[in-house]
Amino acid sequence: MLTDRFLRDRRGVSLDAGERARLEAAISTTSTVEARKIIARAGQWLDQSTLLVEGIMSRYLDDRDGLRQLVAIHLPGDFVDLHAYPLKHLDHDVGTMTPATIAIVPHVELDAITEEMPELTRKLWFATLLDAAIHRAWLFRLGRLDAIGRVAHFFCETNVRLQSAGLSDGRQFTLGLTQADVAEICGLTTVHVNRVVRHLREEGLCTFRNGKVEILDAAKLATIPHLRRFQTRGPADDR
Amino acid sequence: MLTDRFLRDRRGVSLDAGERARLEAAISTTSTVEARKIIARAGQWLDQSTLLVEGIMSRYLDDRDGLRQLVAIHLPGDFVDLHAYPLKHLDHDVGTMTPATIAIVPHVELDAITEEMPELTRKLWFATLLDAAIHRAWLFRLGRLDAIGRVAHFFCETNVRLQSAGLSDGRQFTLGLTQADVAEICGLTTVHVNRVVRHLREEGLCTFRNGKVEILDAAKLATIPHLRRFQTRGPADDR
DNA sequence: GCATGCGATTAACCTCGATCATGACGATTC
DNA sequence: GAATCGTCATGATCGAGGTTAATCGCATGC
Repeated sequence: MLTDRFLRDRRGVSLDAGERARLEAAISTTSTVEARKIIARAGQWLDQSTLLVEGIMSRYLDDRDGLRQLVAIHLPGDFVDLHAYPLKHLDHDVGTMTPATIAIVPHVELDAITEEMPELTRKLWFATLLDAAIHRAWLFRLGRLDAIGRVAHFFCETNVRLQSAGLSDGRQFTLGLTQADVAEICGLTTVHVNRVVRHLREEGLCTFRNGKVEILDAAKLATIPHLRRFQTRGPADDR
Repeated sequence: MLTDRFLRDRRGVSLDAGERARLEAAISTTSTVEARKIIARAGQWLDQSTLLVEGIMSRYLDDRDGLRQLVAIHLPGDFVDLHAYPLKHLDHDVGTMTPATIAIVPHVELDAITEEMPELTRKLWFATLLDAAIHRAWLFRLGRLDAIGRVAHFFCETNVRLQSAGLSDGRQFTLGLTQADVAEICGLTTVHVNRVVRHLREEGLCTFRNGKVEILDAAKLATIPHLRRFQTRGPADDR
C-alpha cells in the first residue's frame, strides 16, 4: 500500500489496520515527479497535502537571489506537507531532490477524518510534530556544532531515519544529494562541505560520492558532533 | 480570561467564544513560577501542557556540560508545550526566563476536546504548527545570517510577535533576557553578542539594556538580515 | 569531433567570530 | 564593610570557514 511506510512504529505510535485503510482511501491521485521539481511554493494556498511514497523531497526557505536554507528533508513514508492542512499557507517551498512518487491527499478528506476519527487525527498531528522535533535537532546542529560536527550529525541522523524506513542497512545509503545540497542543509558553503567530506574520508569515518553515503566507522562518526562545537558561555559557567 | 491572548488573530485564525470558553474550562490550575525555573525536562513523560499567561518562557536543547541552544521563546498567550499532547515525550527542556504565570491543561481535557470539537482541535494543531514555522525561521537565521544579521533578525521577529500579543508598541519592549540568552538563541558567544549589541547601538539601530530592547530605526534594522549573510553556492549559480 | 554544463576538487587569501583574559558595576549576602 | 556573583564590557590572539577563482571529470547533445 502507498501508506505502508507512514508512521511505521515511530516512537511507539503506528496506525492500526482500519486507520491505515482510511488514510489509503483518502488518497485522490498518485503521480511520479522528476528530480528538482517544485511541488508547492511559499505563500501558496493549499487544499491538498503530499505523501511521499518513493524518493527524497525537501523543504527550504529562499531569500531572493538564490540564498537557500533547507529546513527539512523527507524520506519515503513522510507526509511531506501535512502541516499545510491546518496552516493552509506555506512559509516555504517544497520540492523533490530525486525522482519521486507521491500520493495526494485532499484536505476535504482530512476534514472528514478529523470529524470522524479523533484517534487518527491525533496520530496525524503527531506526525507533523515529529517534523518539528527534527527542526529542533537541526537548530542545535546549526547553532552549536562546527562544520565537521554538522555534516557528521546530518549523516548520522539521516542514516537512522532511513533505517526506520527500511532504506539503509546502517552501513550505506543513497540520498541523491549533492555537496551543494549538504551545504544548504548544514549552513556551509559547497567549498567547505567538500573540505569536510575529504576530512571525514581521510579519517576513515565515512565517504560521500554520487549522493551515496558509506559509513565506515559508525561509532566514531557519532561522537564527532559531541566533540566539535562551540562554547556559549565562559568555561566557569556551570549549570 | 487566562486564554485571552491564545491564538488572537494569528494569520486569520482565532477562537470563537464557545471554543475559548471550552479551552478556559480545560484549565485545571494556574500558578506563578519564578524566573529560571525548569517546568519540564527532556525525555519526561507529560500528561499536561502549559499555557503561558504572563512572562517569558523558553525551550532549549542541552548537551551535557552546559552547551545549550534555545529552540523557541514563548510569549504570553503561547501554548508552550502543547506539542507534548500528541508527542507525550519531550525532546527538550522547558523553562521560565522571567517570573511567569502559567495555566495547566491536563491532557485528558484535550482528549475530550479532540473527541467533541474537531474545529477547535484543528486550531490547537494549527497553534503547534505556528511554532514549527518559527523553528524554520530560526533555521534560516542560524544557517544563513551572520552574527549581526542574526541578532537583528531575532529582535525584529520578537518585536512583531510581541506586537501581536499587545506587549510592544513597535518601538520598545522588555524581554527579560540577558546577552547570554541571546547568544544561546543566535548560536553565538556572549562575548560576541556584546560586540554586536554595541555595533547596533553605535549604528543607531537599536539598544539592548537590562533585557529591554529599544528600536531606533526599525526600517534599517529590518534590512540588516537581508544584507548580512552567506553565499552557499558560487555567485554564478542563479536559480 | 567539439561545445556545454554540472558537480567535485583544490589553492590563495582574508574576515568573522571563538577563545582567553581582565575588569567595571550593581546587587546579594554574611 | 567585605566578599561574592551575575551581567556587561573590552582587548588581544588566532583559527575555522567564507570568498574567489581555476581546474578536472563526466555526461549530454549537436
